[in-house]
Amino acid sequence: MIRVMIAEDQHMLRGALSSLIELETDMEVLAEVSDGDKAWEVIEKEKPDVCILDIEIPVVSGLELAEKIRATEQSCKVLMVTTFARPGYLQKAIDLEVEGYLLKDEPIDYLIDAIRKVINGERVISTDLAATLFMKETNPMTERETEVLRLVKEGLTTNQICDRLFLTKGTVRNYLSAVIQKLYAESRQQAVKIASEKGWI
Amino acid sequence: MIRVMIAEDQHMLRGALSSLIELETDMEVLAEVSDGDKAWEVIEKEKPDVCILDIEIPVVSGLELAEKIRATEQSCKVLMVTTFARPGYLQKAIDLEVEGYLLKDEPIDYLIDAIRKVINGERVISTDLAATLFMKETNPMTERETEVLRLVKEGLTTNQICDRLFLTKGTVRNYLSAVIQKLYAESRQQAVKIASEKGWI
DNA sequence: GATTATATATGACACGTGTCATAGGGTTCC
DNA sequence: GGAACCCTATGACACGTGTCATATATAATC
Repeated sequence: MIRVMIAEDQHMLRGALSSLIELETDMEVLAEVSDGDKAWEVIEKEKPDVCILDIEIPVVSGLELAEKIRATEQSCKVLMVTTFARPGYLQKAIDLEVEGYLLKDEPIDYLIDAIRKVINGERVISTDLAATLFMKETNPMTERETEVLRLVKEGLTTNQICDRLFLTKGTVRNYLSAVIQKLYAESRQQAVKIASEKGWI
Repeated sequence: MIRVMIAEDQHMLRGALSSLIELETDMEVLAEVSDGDKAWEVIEKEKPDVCILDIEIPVVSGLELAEKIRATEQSCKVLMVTTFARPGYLQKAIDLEVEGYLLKDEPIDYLIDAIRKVINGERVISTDLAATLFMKETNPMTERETEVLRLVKEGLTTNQICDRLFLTKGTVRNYLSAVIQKLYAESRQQAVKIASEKGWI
């Protein structure tokens, strides 16, 4: 019997997945939770064989949870599930060496199948995503530029950034000017968006 | 037998809902589609009793589809389903007099139940949403201000807006200044966000 | 008829933003 | 010793943005 835990914040999907997995004769759903904190409790107490983790769950995200699972050497296999094909998420998941990474745009049969595969020690990834791994671009920004853009993402203004990094106003603006050009953006906001999607900040 | 159509672009959820509805003895799923165009074809040909429409589906949105259904006096009941509790969406759905409006954050049982209720001529709305209807705020912007903000949302700059509306630069900026204050925003972008969520633009 | 709200406009001020030219330090590597 | 990068900085220019004071005309309302 494969013991599964589901961490997904959208109630309707969570319930539906749970019901359908229960219908499989070789699987059972140990618990279904709506946030990362509760998920962690279940993982520690119940030691599920497979965790299905949505990336965008409250309190502790699926990626942070996967990191924690790896750090504490839990035996459970991790299957990430998400709506968006963000290269950033995918990259982090791969760095964490999770067993599977699926899009919610796949049929459920694919998920059920994936559960059995990861139990067998196989790796699973949505076909759409496999392609993006080959087309992976490298971050054209320097370290400092990346750092500055990260602060813009946090909502800081030019002045707040130069206070934080002990730089002058002009330097910060120069960095951002360079970033905007390197990313073919038209404004800092757009640059943040582009870099986020690529997983660079 | 209640004949149901499901229009939902997220494959996993669509399939799951479909399977679970099929398990009910008094319901059958006529078709499950991923966009508004296909949904319309099914509605015209198959005349389902109930349409479950996600608001955010490609090509033709769930709201546009509901409008079309009303305009052509199709007999089918409409159940809107969405992720977000945007008052704007809700307001439009109510204006269209749809039979039900549920959040994906509800359990599936609630959805199944809702299908039976709308068939019986009842109205269904998520409890969370019913509350927001009472707290509905009125748009503090004048017509002209709303119009200008709508153009900002489309991505136009001040200059493009004054060309479009045959106004001077100063006037447009005055309007936006007023809008920003009325909505307690800190920039035009934030004003767009606030007004969108309230359903004013 | 006076008041109030709206649509429109102008001019001015302060700031934020993006770009450019330029320049002095520091690594790293051929 | 250069060449090629990176980090840092300055000063200047052009534009965009938000605010304010002020003004006129029109329409609605009391």
